[in-house]
Amino acid sequence: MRSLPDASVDLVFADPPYNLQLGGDLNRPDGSHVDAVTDEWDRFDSFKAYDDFTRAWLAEAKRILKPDGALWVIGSYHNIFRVGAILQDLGFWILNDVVWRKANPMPNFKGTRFTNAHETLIWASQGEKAKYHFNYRAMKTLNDELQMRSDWVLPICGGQERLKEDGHKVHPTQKPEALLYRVLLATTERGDVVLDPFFGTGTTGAVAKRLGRQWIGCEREGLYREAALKRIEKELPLDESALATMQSRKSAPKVAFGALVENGMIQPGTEIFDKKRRWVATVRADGSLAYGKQTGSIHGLGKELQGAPSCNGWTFWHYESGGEVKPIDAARQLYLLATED
Amino acid sequence: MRSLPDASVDLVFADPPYNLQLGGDLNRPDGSHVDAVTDEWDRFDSFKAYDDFTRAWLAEAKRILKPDGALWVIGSYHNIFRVGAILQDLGFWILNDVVWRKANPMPNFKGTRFTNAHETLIWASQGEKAKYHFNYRAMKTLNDELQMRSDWVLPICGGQERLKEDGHKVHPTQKPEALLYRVLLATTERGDVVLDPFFGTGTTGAVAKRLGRQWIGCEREGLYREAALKRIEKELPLDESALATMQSRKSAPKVAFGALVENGMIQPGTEIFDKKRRWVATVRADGSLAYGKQTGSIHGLGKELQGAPSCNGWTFWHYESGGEVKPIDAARQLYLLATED
DNA sequence: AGCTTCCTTGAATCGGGTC
DNA sequence: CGACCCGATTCAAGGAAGC
Repeated sequence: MRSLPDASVDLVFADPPYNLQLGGDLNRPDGSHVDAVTDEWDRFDSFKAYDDFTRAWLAEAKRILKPDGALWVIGSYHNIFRVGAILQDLGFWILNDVVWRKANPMPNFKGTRFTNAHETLIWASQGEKAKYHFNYRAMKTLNDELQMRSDWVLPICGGQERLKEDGHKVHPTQKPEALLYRVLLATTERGDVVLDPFFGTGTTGAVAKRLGRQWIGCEREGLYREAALKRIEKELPLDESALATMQSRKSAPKVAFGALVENGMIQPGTEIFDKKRRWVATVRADGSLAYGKQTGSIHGLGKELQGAPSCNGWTFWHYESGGEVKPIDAARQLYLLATED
Repeated sequence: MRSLPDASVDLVFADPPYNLQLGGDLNRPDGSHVDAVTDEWDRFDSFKAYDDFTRAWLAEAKRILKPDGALWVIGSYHNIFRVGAILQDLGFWILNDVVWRKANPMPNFKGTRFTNAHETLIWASQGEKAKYHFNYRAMKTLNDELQMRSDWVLPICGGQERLKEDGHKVHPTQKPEALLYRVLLATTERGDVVLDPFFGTGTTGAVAKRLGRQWIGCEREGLYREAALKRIEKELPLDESALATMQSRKSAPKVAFGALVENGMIQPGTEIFDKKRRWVATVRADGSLAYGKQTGSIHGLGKELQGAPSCNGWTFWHYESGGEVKPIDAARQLYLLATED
């Protein structure tokens, strides 16, 4: 970070070590062993050592950020209060704290506390009077025409998305792409420079590339760096029309199509079409659709194209998945199953 | 607080001033005025002043709490990071941070940030090795037989519950009773003493009285004190049977497996086995088990055979009764029913 | 092929009493 | 303070295996 010039970066996203301070081993009720975060990089001798470390990287972040840049940090109760207090002391101005509510957290196996089911993000500007960027419309569209709230329900990173090597996870704390997707879509513009000082396996870089943002990553561990570069190499940027986000008010769909897009079930840029393929529309990053110069929600655009008094976009639009044509409602059903509380 | 003796209180619940630092007036899009927290008690000149104030009351709380007592604090992003860091510095040990997810938050009228839809609570014990109380079973029951998570969805305080005087709310930040209900049910026992150093209009006292807990409140403002006393006066304690909660096994009387054998519920010579019948062991007259040349207690032998770090013999071993296969724990339950006072 | 069942796993500060 | 023993304790998702 020290090598970067002053005021050169639009956004810093940081996922620093949490300083977990774990004790002995932990076993599940069935006797199996829990694979804990015991890496050297998460060990600090004291709160003071952790505070010094935190103050140092936050001060650098503040120097590198443009005057209208912003900072995101993610953490758990082990570290987030210290991080939050220090960034306030350094002059950052907190805009929101955001809670990532995990759809599928690890249970508390011993029944000793509440299930630790969330992590906390802090979003802060350079100072009380500083400007910052917030794509209000894109967030509202993504959230089914309701204001995006400060609590986000997202699954943890697993399945195909989780990087593995010989069947073992490459990084113990890989973050879900959907989280970064929302952060970058909410608080950066196309072409912005995003810095991640704890790059790990490069989730920030991968999502930045996909969304047409530039990225810089700092990572000490060579293994993580290699995995990150390989991963980002494979990532394809979305094209122009998919990246255009909604600018004007549209009718309110009943279910958030945007959630499917954010979640990756429907990729931005996907072409969806009516059953007879009379119209083929492109899905955009915020869940809106584009058909030539016409744009709108899945319902609104379907209605306009048909000249009908109304349209249920969920059954009108179809997509191809595994050589099969399905209504997008099928994706919603899958999503509902996956995220039901 | 200074007048209270050392180690005299079981739980502290604190809802301190949030140090909101609101700038000018806030108006809704329709021009109406938002009734914000601008009271004198919420004004602090600097972070330092707020930190000093926080350190002072937290240190008193630590002194007054019993060694196995616990602390709850609620706050927003304006103050919670400072409070959390300071309580860690004072030696409190964070057990969970809990997110109160508001079902009906105030929208962000200007569309400049995410809707501020949650507040954060911290639950902490007296120290890393300190004991604390957690009614795991009661929480699990309350949550439909799933572990209670660290994110709680509760409506804000309104309607009949909101205290009003001449149509104006008596206190600007009255907390919902459901929140205190869950806090007290989770971390106190009947008869425990609960202290609220920022009593306000007495939500803590009202719920404590209802749940059969004793309460102490500190409140500077006479108006709030009056409203609180009047409110708590009207509150009726729940009766004995309504207060009963699901108890954990820990608090049930212990039964030795030998007692079941002695009692004749499990005959010596009975063959018991794991669910998949990989191992079949014989019950001996003293309540120990034999498997070939290996012998041991229900727990010890189960542990050895599986090569597991530990084993609950009550659920691991099964027996046949009336053509049905049951865990031996079923016999213990019968025994407990038969020997109850 | 499609459905069911089983197994694995995830940023976790994860016992208590007696000798 | 350590050793030892008793015995309490898990949810959702994904992938593999079986039917």
